[in-house]
Amino acid sequence: MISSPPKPAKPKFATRRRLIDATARLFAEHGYNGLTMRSVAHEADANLAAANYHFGSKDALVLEMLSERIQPINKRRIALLEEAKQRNGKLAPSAHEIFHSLIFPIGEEIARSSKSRWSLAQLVARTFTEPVCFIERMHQKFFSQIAKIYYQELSLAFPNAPTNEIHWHLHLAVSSMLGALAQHRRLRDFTEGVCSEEEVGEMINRLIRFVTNGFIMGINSSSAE
Amino acid sequence: MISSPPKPAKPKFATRRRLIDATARLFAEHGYNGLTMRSVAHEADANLAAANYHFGSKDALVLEMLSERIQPINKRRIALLEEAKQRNGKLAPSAHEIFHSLIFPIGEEIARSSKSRWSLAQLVARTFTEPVCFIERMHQKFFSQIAKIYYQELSLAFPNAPTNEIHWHLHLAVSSMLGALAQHRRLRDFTEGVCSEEEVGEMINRLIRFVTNGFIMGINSSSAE
DNA sequence: CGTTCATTGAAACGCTTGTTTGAAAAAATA
DNA sequence: TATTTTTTCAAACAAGCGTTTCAATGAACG
Repeated sequence: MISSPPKPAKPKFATRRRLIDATARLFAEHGYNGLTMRSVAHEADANLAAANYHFGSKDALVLEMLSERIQPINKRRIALLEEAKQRNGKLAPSAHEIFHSLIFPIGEEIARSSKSRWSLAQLVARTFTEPVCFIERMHQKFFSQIAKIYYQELSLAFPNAPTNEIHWHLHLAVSSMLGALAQHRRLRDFTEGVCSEEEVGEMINRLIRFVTNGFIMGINSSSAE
Repeated sequence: MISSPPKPAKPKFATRRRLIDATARLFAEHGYNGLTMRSVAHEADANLAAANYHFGSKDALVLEMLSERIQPINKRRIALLEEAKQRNGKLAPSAHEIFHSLIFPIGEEIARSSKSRWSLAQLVARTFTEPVCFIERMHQKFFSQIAKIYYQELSLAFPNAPTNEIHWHLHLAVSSMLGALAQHRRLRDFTEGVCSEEEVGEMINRLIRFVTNGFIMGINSSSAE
């Protein structure tokens, strides 16, 4: 034997990390109920008991994964929003700048995660559509604060618009964003091959413009009455 | 004993019907994987074996339910579209009329199903986000034809717009519609009670205007270049 | 080297899942 | 009423689930 030959598939990353990454992929593809501890263990090249050893339970594993994926996006959102505010001096950011700060960070993360590119888009969208109740709780924890911030920012940008109209249109804009993220993988089929889903930036930019237009036109026609 | 007293909870409808309705409610609330044959049987006041007897399998039961719920909506869509075309004579229907015919029938069905009002909205949206592959197949069967028709209609309404732009914006509009349907039950929480989800018509009308505005503005700015 | 601690591994634990069975009941048909 | 067909029912089936157990293994340290 020559000096302990390297094991054929020696894991480069810690088991914990591989488990989280495997969980992210499988959750995005199959949802919470479709994700099994056995499939996670297999995908991560780990033992079945490893996930319970490192995280305690399936719920805790998924929560840890979601927290790790979502928190950076939210931080980036706030950063971009602050950037826009400082760039404009005392002027409130425009609707386009506001929705850019909301949606663009998702595109950045999608582009960063080179492996199975659109997995993250599905993952983000799935956190909103999963029927499992503990995910709803986590979801509220992560997003209710963000929602409040964006409502306030839009109120400053449209000082003449009625309160409930801003709420309604922000709700529609966020829903559209999530729907588009969830449906994006169907773009090619839906358009019979005319449009392809390869370019992350193009899709994100189109989405930003779409919800910005829907928001502005809706708000303007409501405050014109 | 006095002339056979009526059984306390004597089923008024056939078991088959009760099973389908129970399936619809539970599928909307818990998704495909969260729906169990036992929960269906319990909700429908039927025996566990009844569903397999009447439908053969869980998959067949869910497919039957989806077909029954979705087909009427699609027929109504085509009817409304034809109505708009005849009303306009030789002129192509406007974007608003087109998206009205696409979205309004959902509102009609939601209003019709008085019990658990928003269940149908969730159900429609869930057929698009469920990760189970056989649902995707059914989905394609039901919607690819409709998608083609709407693409053609929008091409007539915007003859100067590039092909791929119409595809892109129709995709965004449909995605927004689905996202809004899926997220609607969160409206109250999301807006901290400012907006409530009681009025079906208001939500549907807002949604139609939102996607119409997003579509028109996006198409116009793309063909202006 | 010997000891301690963290991690892995294979097997098993209850439990729930979709589905099947065969007899009982009900309904339909003659 | 007698016979056939359809429908219900309780019980069981194998398979898959999350989780636990405990011995084997690895790494870290004195």
